[in-house]
Amino acid sequence: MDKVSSTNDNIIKAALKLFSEKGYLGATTREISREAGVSEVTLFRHFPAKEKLLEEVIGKYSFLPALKDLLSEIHDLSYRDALTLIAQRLLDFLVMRKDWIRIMHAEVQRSPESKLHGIFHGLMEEFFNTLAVYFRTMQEKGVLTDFDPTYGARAFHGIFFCYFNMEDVLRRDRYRIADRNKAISEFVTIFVKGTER
Amino acid sequence: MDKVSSTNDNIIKAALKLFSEKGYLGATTREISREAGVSEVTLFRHFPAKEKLLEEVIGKYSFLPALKDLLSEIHDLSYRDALTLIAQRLLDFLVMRKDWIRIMHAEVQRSPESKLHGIFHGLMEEFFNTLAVYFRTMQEKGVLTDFDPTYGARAFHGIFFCYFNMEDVLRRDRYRIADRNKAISEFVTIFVKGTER
Amino acid sequence: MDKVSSTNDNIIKAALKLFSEKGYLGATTREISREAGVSEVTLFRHFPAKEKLLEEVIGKYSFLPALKDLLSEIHDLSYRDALTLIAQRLLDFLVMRKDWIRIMHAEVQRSPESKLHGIFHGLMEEFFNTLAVYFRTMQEKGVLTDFDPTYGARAFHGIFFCYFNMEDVLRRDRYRIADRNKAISEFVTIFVKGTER
Amino acid sequence: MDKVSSTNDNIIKAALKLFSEKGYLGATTREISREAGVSEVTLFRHFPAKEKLLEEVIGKYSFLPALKDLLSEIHDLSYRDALTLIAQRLLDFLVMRKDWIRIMHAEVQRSPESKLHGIFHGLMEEFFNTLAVYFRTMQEKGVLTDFDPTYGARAFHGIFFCYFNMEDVLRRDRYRIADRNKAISEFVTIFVKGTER
DNA sequence: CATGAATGAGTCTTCATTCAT
DNA sequence: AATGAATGAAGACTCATTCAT
Repeated sequence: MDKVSSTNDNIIKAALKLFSEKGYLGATTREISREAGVSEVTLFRHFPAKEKLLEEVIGKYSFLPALKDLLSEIHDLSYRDALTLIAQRLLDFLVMRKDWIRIMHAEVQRSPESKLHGIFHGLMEEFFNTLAVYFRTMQEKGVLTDFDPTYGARAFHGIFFCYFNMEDVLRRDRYRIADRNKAISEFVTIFVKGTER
Repeated sequence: MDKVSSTNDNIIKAALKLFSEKGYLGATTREISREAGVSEVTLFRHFPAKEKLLEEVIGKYSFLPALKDLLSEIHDLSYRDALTLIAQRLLDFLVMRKDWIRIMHAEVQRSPESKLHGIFHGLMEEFFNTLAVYFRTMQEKGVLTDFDPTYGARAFHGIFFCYFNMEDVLRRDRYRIADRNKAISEFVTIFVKGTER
Repeated sequence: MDKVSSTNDNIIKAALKLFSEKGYLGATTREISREAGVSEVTLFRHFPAKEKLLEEVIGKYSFLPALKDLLSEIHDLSYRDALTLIAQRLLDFLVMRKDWIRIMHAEVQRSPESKLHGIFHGLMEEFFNTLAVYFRTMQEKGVLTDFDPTYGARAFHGIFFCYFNMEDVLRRDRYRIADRNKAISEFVTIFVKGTER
Repeated sequence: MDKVSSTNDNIIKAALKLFSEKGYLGATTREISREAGVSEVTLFRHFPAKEKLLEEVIGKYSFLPALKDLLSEIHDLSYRDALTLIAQRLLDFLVMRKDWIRIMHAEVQRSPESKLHGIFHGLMEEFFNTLAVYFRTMQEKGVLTDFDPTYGARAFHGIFFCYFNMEDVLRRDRYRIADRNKAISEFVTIFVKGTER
């Protein structure tokens, strides 16, 4: 990576971190530039305004590619194993993209008319649809009851997203893998039993 | 209500509204005072600093009382009806306290070391426990399987909280009662089937 | 004068001085506020932006009222005495409004699309017309040759304006009343002889 | 012309244009370098500071040589024809050096202690003297009355300079040759009649 | 108790200028 | 000689907060 794109990247990473820690308004361009190890002016040569930097940061990451891969992986698994894998990957993603997600949620609330809103809406919609397609397939195979697949997807997502969110917000450092497996197992058990024919 | 406490109240209400719309940093004391119909200085006579105003706003509302009442109401209902009622009340609360919730979530993220963190933690813990106690009772009655009641509570909460959150964030105005009953019914169906013996 | 309008006035006076000395861009809001003896923020509470302050400063002064008065004063004077009085008053005005004029000229050049352009254009047009009316009257009385009165007005103005401008720019402090009377006399002599029948 | 001096020239021309359009402070080195088609650093290699670039630009042009030539041309012309030619040449010069003149005037006002002041002073003084010499010669020939030749020169200059300035500032593009000849004729008529014996 | 006027500290942003290649 | 990248200093402007009435 050449110097330019490395500087660019450093700034985006610093912004990702600080936006997620302090919110868009709470993070100053001065802090961000220092965290990135460059001068404030350099930040502004790379991104013409703070707002554009936010857009860049948000545009940089998505979890849809990972999800597509996932669907091909679970074809041969049992329903329970499939859901377990999906849950694991979802939590992996949420943990990995923790900062990005925090920014997304905070800023979508703060300025509902912004571009972020559209991005966020699209992302969620696509996630729900993808999961719903899986549920419908399984219903057609006769494995599942005929609940509404979209609501199923939202319930599944809600359970894990709130779990992640709570752990992230409340325990922050004490996040442990053991807890996590227990949680996945408990949640999946309920969900499988609740949807299986 | 005398003039003093009415002014006080107006300020808190204005702050609640603006904090929830624009975040703590995004809402200026000037705006808040104007929304409350008083001068900026008056705001500062009532609350010595913006931070204190936030604390006051947050401390003002909780949903625990409503929950306690609820538990006595559902004794005689069937499991399904009980969950439906709980879900309805939870969503009612979330919608009614929408602003408060938004602030809580945003600010807990933004400043993890603040008092809000403790408040939020306690609130959630108590909510989960209360629900868990109900589940445990039902397990002891032999109605439910022996899932971990705390995780059950979290799953239940997660489903409805994320549903509310998504509706709130994405559709904002198009929030309709029909959708809501459909959602409650679908979610409860899955959850009941997933936890009943 | 109450405190508010005195502060307001101080700021305008300070701006007038500094804009005229250093130009619009050269004078900083910080300097202006210090010159006015107030904080920078106070300046911005009184004038929402530097640009508005400029407009206020420019809008504050004009020389048309003085000119109207003048025309009634010269009715009974000889042509030469009338021109001498007009020249004196014009120079008085130019000297008194020195700062204002400097700003006007500089800023009309710098941003031709601004409001100032219209103001300036109107002012000059009116000045020329008023003087032309006087010349036409005198032509009708048979006192003057039939030169184009508008061009006569512009010639008269040009002579004295450039004189003022040169003295102002080049000698600044050495401006003396003796020089001035000599100049007026010389210029008027040429102009009278050049236009009298 | 080699590459170096062409680059040098491009920069000076770009600076001339932008300084005259936006003033010294309003024109940024970035803009100037782009207008010149070189990088900003190149500009600074050629001129060690913005201030030096201004001096270079100003030093580049003068109208005295043209004036000297002129004086030899008018020997055989009538007084009226001579003044007409001088006026034409003066306006030609002013129009051609429009940018230069604008900068000169603006900057002499803005920073009275600078070198420009001296340059400007010298230039004007020499112009006035040259013209005054012509008037004195004509007085000695008995063609003109015995007005003070220096003031005559200033009156003549003032009339045409203000005419040019007003046209330049106010009509900018609508500058037409017909108007100009009318103006020259009117002004010269008055001036000739005003100074001829 | 309530307020209009005032402010120091800080915001984002732009400037002329230098460094490394 | 020429440049893309980088910067310290300074710009206009806004913030939460205090003073005098």
